[in-house]
Amino acid sequence: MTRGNPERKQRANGVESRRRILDAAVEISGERGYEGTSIAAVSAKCGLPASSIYWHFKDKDDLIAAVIERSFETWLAAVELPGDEAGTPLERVTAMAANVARSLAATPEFLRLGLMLALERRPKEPQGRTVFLQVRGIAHQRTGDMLRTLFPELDEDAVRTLTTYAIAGADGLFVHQEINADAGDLVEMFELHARLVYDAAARLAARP
Amino acid sequence: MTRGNPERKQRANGVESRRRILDAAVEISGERGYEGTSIAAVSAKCGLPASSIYWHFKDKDDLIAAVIERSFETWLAAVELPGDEAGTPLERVTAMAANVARSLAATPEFLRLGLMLALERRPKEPQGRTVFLQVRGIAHQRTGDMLRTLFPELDEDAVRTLTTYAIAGADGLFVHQEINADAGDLVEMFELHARLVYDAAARLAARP
Amino acid sequence: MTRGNPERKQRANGVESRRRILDAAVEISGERGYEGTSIAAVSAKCGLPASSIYWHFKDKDDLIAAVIERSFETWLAAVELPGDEAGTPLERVTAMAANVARSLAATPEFLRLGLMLALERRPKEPQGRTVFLQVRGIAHQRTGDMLRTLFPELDEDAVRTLTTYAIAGADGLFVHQEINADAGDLVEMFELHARLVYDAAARLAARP
Amino acid sequence: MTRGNPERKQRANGVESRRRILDAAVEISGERGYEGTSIAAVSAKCGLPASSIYWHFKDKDDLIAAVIERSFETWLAAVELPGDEAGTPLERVTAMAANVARSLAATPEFLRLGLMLALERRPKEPQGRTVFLQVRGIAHQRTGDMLRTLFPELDEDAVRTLTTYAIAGADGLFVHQEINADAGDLVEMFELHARLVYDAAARLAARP
DNA sequence: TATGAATGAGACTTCATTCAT
DNA sequence: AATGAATGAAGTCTCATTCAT
Repeated sequence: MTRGNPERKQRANGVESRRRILDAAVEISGERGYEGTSIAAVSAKCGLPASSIYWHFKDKDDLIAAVIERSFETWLAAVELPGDEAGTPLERVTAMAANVARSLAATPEFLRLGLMLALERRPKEPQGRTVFLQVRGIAHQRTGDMLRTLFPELDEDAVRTLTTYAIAGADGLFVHQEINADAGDLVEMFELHARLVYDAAARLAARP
Repeated sequence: MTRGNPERKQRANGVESRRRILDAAVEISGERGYEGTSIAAVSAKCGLPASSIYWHFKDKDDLIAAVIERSFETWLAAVELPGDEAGTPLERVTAMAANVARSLAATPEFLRLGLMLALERRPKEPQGRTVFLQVRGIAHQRTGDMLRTLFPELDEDAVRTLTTYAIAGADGLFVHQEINADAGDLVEMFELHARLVYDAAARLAARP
Repeated sequence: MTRGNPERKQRANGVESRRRILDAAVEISGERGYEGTSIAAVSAKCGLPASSIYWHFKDKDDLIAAVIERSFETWLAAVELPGDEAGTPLERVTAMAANVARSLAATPEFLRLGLMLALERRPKEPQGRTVFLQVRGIAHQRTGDMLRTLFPELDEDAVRTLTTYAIAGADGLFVHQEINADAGDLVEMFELHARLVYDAAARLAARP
Repeated sequence: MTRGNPERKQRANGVESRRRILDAAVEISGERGYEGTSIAAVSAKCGLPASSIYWHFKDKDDLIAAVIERSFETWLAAVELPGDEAGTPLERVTAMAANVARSLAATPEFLRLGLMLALERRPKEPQGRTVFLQVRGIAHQRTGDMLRTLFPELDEDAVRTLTTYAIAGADGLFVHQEINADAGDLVEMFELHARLVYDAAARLAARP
């Protein structure tokens, strides 16, 4: 019988280790931000020695960037559950907003860390911040596309303004919920937000 | 004027030193957050040795709390410039929003640091976070009062929802401007926000 | 009416301040030893600023030396309560031992700090250590004198040995009581010790 | 022999490093006590950087506790050299006392540091103190056992008293020798002590 | 007779990272 | 695919002490 060492740790599995490290890092950096995330803390939480983290990631900056990337994917997977595509345009928009709200409540780490990175002004900008801003750019793009599809009459200036407003509102409502742990329903607030933006767009589209 | 010895130690002046320390700390912590603010950096920026900082503040936590307090006062002073009290209610509300936007653009450190503190989840909550949330509570209160004055028909639930939405929008727009250094006019966006909230309130007040 | 400042602090009184400082320093240094006694801690306990301590004492070393001196006097005052001089020689010796035991239990700071200082080997010997050893030399001397008086036949070698043994026993029993807060009666142990030393001396005196 | 690069970093050897750290720490803490032992001093004496000390020991408290443990073992090894088991009971007891005296003279660090720790009253009791008191409890136990074996007639009260007295005397004599570097023979004093305790026990055993 | 303010040195500890195995 | 051991730099904070008032 092959004995190996009796304490677990079966044949080393790189993918699994990487996952464990990221799991730990997502949790910690989502709570403490960039500087607050120490390699030692990640090591302690995932059970792998610090040097192993450096086998999987070039440095702390690289790790945080990977965290942003992976937590974005996790969050995206939560958002893009199909959702019913039926109903009036307003209903569809509202349903989508509710979907985003639910996903943010379920996996807040992505946006929490992202906003912390975004607010900081560090001499050497962390990769993770760049990644976050890119990813956020996609959300911007999609929101803009949706507005253009729903209200083709809107000029580009109006689209840009409304898009910015839409995303800013989402960020702000997210922050509110993070601050007031007991906050009312995030979903309801997102729905209200969607309605207000929709109305504003409709009005602007009717009368430039 | 008696200058005394040119190398340091001019007749000790606690108030002035405290101010220098806070000036440096506001700037640094507004850019780097709690963990990113090192006493050594503050010391370097204000010219006083680290040990002197500890004469004026019990510890780093105490310093950051003082930073929040003072930067709030600075910001408040910028907001509360009288502002024209004339015009329709909507005009007055819009003017106030513009005022807030201008003050946030002029002295963003308060809200930048405050939001970073608010987003973090540190095992031992920093005093500064508590202070920020208190101060923020005041803004909430005042916004609610304004809504109640303008639309006495609104029930408390509606007031609460609209207040939350109003402040969340402000936070979100602020974040947007912080992220896009080149962002369009913060004032315009705040005015738009004010209008949308006003309209929503008006509609809710008309038909519960 | 002379008002002065309303908060106490009547006309500064040097003697009283010095006493407060020493009171605090005796307590702290009796618990923490030389290095463990910080000027800041003494300042906090006595309520006077650190700089005031330096007005009364040249430096920390000087303060600790003064502590030893004063706590010795305090202790001596407790020991030298007359005590009944009647009875057999053994009874008188035993009574004196009991007296010492009682005083050590009542004001242990002197010997506690003294022993800590005595055990340390610091590059620059603290004044306080020197003072303690001197004072201790007196106890040695007196104990020797008492033995010589009681047993004139003892040669100097025997006196020296018995004296050393007597004092070492006292030190050891004191340490025992300090370690076992709940220890039995220190007085009883001192009486036993006195008896054993007395017997030993008697035997040695009878048969060199 | 492959020597590799002459500047540091020869194939890492944890056990050896740990030993070097402890060697340095035993020496320093045996001379200066808990507070007097600075990590920087240990680092300088053992040649490893301070941060390396923290690889091997959680913190200073942990290091001092390890010092007590290891110096106890060192001392025990010195005591337990067999020693001639022949002769009368008194001779055997005396021989053992001499053995203890010799080992204390040879490796005094254990008891020196231990007594310093024992005398201090620190708000948060150092682990090392706890360890010392435990280890000391063993000595107490063994001494008691020996008395019970030699004088089965002694009641438990008498055993307890004599044991305490025996150990207190040993502590006191040790302190005496530490204070008077030039002190006479520690061995002789321990032998005398052993004899006196033996006699006292014999007398108590004969007539309760 | 004090004391508010300051200060350089040094305390303990954690940091991100490296490297030989 | 890892990891035990190490390390210099930097972290927060306390130290004993000074000095102008």
